[in-house]
Amino acid sequence: MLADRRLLVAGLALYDAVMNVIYVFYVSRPMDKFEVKLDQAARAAWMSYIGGMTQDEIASQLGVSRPGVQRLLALARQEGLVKVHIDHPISNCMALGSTLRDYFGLTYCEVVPADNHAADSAASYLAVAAAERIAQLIERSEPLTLSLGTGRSVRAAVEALSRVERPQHRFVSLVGNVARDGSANRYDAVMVMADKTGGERFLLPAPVVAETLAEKEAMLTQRLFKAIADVARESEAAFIGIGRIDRQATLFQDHFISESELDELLGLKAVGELLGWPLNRDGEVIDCSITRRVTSLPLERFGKHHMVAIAGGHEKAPAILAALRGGWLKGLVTDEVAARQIVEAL
Amino acid sequence: MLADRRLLVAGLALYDAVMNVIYVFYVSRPMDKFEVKLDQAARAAWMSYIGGMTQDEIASQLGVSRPGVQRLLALARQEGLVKVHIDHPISNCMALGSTLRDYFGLTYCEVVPADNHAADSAASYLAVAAAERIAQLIERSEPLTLSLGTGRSVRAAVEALSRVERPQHRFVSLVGNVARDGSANRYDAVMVMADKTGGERFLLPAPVVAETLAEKEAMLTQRLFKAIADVARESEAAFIGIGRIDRQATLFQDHFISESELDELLGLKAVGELLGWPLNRDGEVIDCSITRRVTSLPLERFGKHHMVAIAGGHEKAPAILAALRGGWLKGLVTDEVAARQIVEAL
DNA sequence: TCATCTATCGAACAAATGATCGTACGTAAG
DNA sequence: CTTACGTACGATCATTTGTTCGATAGATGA
Repeated sequence: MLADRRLLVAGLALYDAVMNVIYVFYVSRPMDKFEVKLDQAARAAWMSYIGGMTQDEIASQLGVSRPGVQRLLALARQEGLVKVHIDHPISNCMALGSTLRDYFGLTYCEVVPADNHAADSAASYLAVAAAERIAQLIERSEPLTLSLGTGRSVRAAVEALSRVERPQHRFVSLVGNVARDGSANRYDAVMVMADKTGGERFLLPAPVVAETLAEKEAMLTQRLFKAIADVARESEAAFIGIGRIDRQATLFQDHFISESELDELLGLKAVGELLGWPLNRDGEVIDCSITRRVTSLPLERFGKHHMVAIAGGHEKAPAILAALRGGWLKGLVTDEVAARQIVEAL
Repeated sequence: MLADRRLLVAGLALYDAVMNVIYVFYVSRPMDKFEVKLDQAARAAWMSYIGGMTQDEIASQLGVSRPGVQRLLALARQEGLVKVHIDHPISNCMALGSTLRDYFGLTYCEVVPADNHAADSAASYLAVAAAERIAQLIERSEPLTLSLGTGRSVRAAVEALSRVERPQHRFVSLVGNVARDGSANRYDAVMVMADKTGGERFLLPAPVVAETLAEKEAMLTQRLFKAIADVARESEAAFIGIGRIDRQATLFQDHFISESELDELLGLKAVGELLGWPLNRDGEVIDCSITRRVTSLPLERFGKHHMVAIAGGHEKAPAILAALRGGWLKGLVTDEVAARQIVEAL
């Protein structure tokens, strides 16, 4: 034990002069070569990352060339000697976001931190985050055509936007804003948006789900309807909500579909809805009597568009997952709760 | 004179209260802006350090300019959001550390690598290492009482800590923070600590060394002083510096003792100082006219505490050795230079 | 309400980092 | 002993990062 220590101290004394005789070490104990390197690497990493020294300083300190330090640092990283941790709640969100982005091939995915205590504040985060994204688009002065879906999230996002004078932009709704009873939704997201920017507004004068097939046909052939659909087709990006399919579904609560229709969808294993198109858990549009009467633009149309969904919350997770699986989305703004649930389900 | 001091103490208490109010005010509302910034900073840091993105990519992602990202990253580092850990036992330091630990029966001893040329960067290593240790303690949510000494090392360690909301903790200074001339040290380590955590602060309203024995007696019997001393006694751990006794001694440089007093200590073979208590080379507290006027809590009191010293550097080695020999310490964070010198002196 | 002041932002520049390539040295086979 | 191969090193260049300075917008106070 004591001899051991003596040896160690002697070794330490030697260490400073070691640079030029390293190979002596490794001739006598070849296995130590890599060890010594790793040791050096750790030292270099320490100086660089914690000490904040430049590679030149480290080089002169360690007695190697600057590229040598470069290689040591690369080695240290490659060997996983350097552990970086971001000490902030956002860190989790970022990790979740990039997982989702990579897995589903999204252009971007933003995950906002969810407050477990106050569910409403989480919704507000979502809105602000989405609003920022939208703001980036409408900020520019060249004319822009933007599509908007329905739903509380989209509404909230649009409301979180600040006023900017952009009369050259056009905003078009992808979903009919007429309820069964014929009443129009005065405060559609498109309305708010156009009010805030002074841009043009295009509303789909139709119910989400027509009463009959014939009614739908009549809608689709209307000149006005076609004109608006054309505008929608020109839009560069679309911000839409994702709906659940259950008793609390917006589609049902707002009387766009009847109770029996809801039951029919549930029977067909619908878990979510995009612009009124019901999706099964794999994200495929369910073909049924209801689907055939949906007046929204077909999802396939949006392949080339930048379709961004805004949705969050525990209960929405299955619906979001379905939409992702279907590959309909290019972007997603969600919250930590939903993101975590989705990642765990993968 | 005495009245003067009273006034001062009262003033200090008031000052403290005011600072607390200001702090709370600052935290509750206008901090929102700062919070958002930190969020952004954390995002940027994540993308940069974990995501491996370039600053240009991050800039376009976050919608700010590249220099903006630069500032965010700087903020993240400054606020301690970015924790870098080198996951490799650097053999030298490990060896030195375990030697010291075994020899002096310490609970732990951490030796950070130091470079002989740039002494200031060594101080930074020390700070980070010590900060990690402190962080482990304050991390927990049960109320904690922590003592802090003075000195640059302790200050730096506390500053290297990241912000954590821990209003339930209490921080108390073991050394008076009033200089001879009556001026109070506004940025005591305890202050910084409390600012970072939102915890309670307890400052010893006294000079380290009283002018006269009578003055010391007056201090010790003050209600406020006794109250704070009681809190200190309840603390579970103490992080303190180790002072040298020579022309460069902090105690002398900061006018806590006069030149003649310094000479007296040198004549009595003092080599170091712990909380103001001078030690000879065997670590025994030197009994002299000065010692009798020291207002800090007696070292014997800390027998059961977890007393950890933070000190490094060539010149501090004799003082550290003395403190170790005296058996006052349970833990030590030092640097390679000092550790090697101590090991060689054994 | 206006003037001034300060904090913030982005353009441009300087420094540092990461990557590529040619060279030289050591090793092993012919 | 020579030659061919592989490895590691360091000069050089492109890219990325950090800093400085002037401009701008919002805040503050008269």
